[in-house]
Amino acid sequence: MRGLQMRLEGRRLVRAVANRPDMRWPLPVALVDTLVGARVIGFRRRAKYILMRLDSFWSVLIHLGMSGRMVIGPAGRNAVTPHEHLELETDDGWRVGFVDPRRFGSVDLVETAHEDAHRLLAGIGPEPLDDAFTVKVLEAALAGKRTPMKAALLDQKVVAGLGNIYVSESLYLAGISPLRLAGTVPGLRARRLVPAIKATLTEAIAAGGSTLRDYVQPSGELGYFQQAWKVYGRAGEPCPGCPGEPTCPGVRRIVQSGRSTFYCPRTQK
DNA sequence: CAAGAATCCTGTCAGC
DNA sequence: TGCTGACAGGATTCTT
Repeated sequence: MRGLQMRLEGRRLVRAVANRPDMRWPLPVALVDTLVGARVIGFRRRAKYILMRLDSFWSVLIHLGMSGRMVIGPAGRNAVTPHEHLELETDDGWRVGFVDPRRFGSVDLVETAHEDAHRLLAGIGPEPLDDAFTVKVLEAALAGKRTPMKAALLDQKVVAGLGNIYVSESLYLAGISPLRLAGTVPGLRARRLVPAIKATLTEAIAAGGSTLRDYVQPSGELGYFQQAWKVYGRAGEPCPGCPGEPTCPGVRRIVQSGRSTFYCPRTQK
């Protein structure tokens, strides 16, 4: 969102082209007409959605799905991939493309005054970096739940914006087993989990932000935060919390509701 | 009602 | 080199 913001905020859109309407949900018929001629007046993020506000009382709601990315470059160049489903061009000569090979992403229009009433945003849980996301709030959301913690944190109604990677990372940092039933977490563990989630996301955003600051590479390489992963994708490696610990079994990979989970069986209970 | 499975789609990578 | 199958950062919808 910040990458888009610095290129688009304050600019007028002089061109918009929808190359493929069949995303996760069909692009709204009025999308191109709404975009062309509009000025971008601001950005907001909610959960994993980007909201781009126009001066016409409309906001553009963007979700990147699993494979989506925004590419930014000088205007006049052709699409860099056949998967650039939406193209925008600014009045100061920049071009922004929405690239999404798997097309799990989506773009929709919503009235700015009623953004949070959009069906995709209604019912989503608290923003993890808000002060309103407290131990008390998390405990209330987990109370009585019989799902494993992995599934509970992936549930956007419990807390907004955690994906598969950050769930593993947050649980590792908090010393909580991904297998533990959510209803048993309130108490000591919830008190550790809230700061663990905040720290994980803050660090990831800082790492991502550092490459977005000079973005432009249309390759869209994201390589940044991977360096900082403690357990995700590290099956078999000794986990960072157990240096020299002879009983450390190393990071283990399991599958929970069809998704990979990585954790340390020794430190996460 | 809640929880797990199936589903959408394409690219990449390991193994043969 | 080329083929096949497994798997991938998400989230809704269907089934149990």
